[in-house]
Amino acid sequence: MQANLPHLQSTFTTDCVIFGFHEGALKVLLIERNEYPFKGWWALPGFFVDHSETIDDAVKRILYEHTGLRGIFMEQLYTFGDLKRHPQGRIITVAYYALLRLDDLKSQPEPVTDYARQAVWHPLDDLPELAFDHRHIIDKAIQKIRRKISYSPIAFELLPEKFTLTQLQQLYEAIWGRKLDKRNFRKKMLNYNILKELPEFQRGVSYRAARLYKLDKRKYAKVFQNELTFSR
Amino acid sequence: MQANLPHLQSTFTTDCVIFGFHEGALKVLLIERNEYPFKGWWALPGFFVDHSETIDDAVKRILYEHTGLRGIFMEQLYTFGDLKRHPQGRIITVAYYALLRLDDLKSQPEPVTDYARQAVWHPLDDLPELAFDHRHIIDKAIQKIRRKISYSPIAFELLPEKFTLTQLQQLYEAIWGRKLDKRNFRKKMLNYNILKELPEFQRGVSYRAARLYKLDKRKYAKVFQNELTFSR
DNA sequence: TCAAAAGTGTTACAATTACACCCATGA
DNA sequence: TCATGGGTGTAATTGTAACACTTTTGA
Repeated sequence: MQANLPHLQSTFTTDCVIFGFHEGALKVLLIERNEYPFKGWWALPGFFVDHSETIDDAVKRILYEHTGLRGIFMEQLYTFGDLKRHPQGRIITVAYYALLRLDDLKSQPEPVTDYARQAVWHPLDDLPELAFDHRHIIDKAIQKIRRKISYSPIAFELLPEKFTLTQLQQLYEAIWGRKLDKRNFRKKMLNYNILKELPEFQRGVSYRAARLYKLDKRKYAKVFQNELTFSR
Repeated sequence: MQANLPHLQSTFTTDCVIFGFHEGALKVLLIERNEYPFKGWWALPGFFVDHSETIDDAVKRILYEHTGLRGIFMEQLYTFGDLKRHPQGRIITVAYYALLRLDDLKSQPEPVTDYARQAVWHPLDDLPELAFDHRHIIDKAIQKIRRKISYSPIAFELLPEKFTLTQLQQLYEAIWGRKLDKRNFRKKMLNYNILKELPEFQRGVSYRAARLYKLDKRKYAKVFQNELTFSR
């Protein structure tokens, strides 16, 4: 079973749940492992943390290797240290989650690592069986963003710079897993005064084009301090 | 400087912010270190995590060693891995926080470890200078419970089994750092219907004795599911 | 002209805030 | 009898929830 083991540079790793949002659905970026253990299985992008880098830096590196992007929003999630989570012994993993604007990607992500055969976006509601305790990590990440989206404007990290109110609403609906009332949603969201109405509209749709908005960074900063509450 | 180093059983440790509540003020349990590095400094209780125990178990062990108690509420907080946080090289620490009923303690905690000379409760608003990045860890723990106390009934972990509404209110005030309106607080808290009014009153006070309440465990469980919101 | 989604207001109800006095107790 | 904290209600405001139709556009 265990040919070609990753050399144990350290006894802890980091794994990252990379969320994307496309066509009304939340996606997670998974890799197909090219190394034992769990060779051929789907897993979260992750790797051993080097002695000379911080955990944050390791995650940034992993994000770059899989998406080609820097400056992605990321945050630590939880540290998993069950004795049996890794077949090669007790390896602790510091899990992160990241939020990615899918439209920033020029193309399908091509991992530049040799431990991943391919990297593919999977819809959250249809995930394959995953290596290690990665399914559990993803569940924890969803819980986290479900809560966080109601008091902090992380939603905008998943949307293109210019977006419609419907896109924003669909994102909340996808994260919370239930429908919201259109009128109430718009009323409340616009009341926060953190959106800037643009003199632009959607293009290329075969129905009435929706107005585009973008985040007003100045007001956004204030809201981040005072914390906005968007629940129910 | 570095005589008598702790042997590096592993490259990661756990540290625990133990909160207590007494006479209207939040306290943190600190130890005076008896080992290098930072010998003689105040620090959070913590130690290296053994290869054969989970992180949770390590924290439980540390809690027991310092308080003599088991079954204390605890939860993972954050994992700190800065390259320079530990003078002996990059040692990652998985920080936890714990909430303790101070009245459960028979006496002053006496650490049964040899790396701590003494363990003393310090009021949160008057902490000494701390070893490592422990001040930073405590700040993060406070942020965490500030948020968490508004959607989950963790407050009761800090109070005796039977408590007065004023004690409960003072706890919220201590954690949030601001005064609350007595009538509004009581109205809201009693409306949740998670408290059981006891036919008992305070004793030994030189003013009108306040009624005692305790948590109604059955309703508590429901509230934990639906998540209560107590903000502002 | 049709299909599809955009956009828009009102009313009922619930929650939150602000606010001040009398009561019971032990010293 | 005094000092101390316990205990209580109402009104104004704000926020939330439920609900349906007209408009615009491209095909």
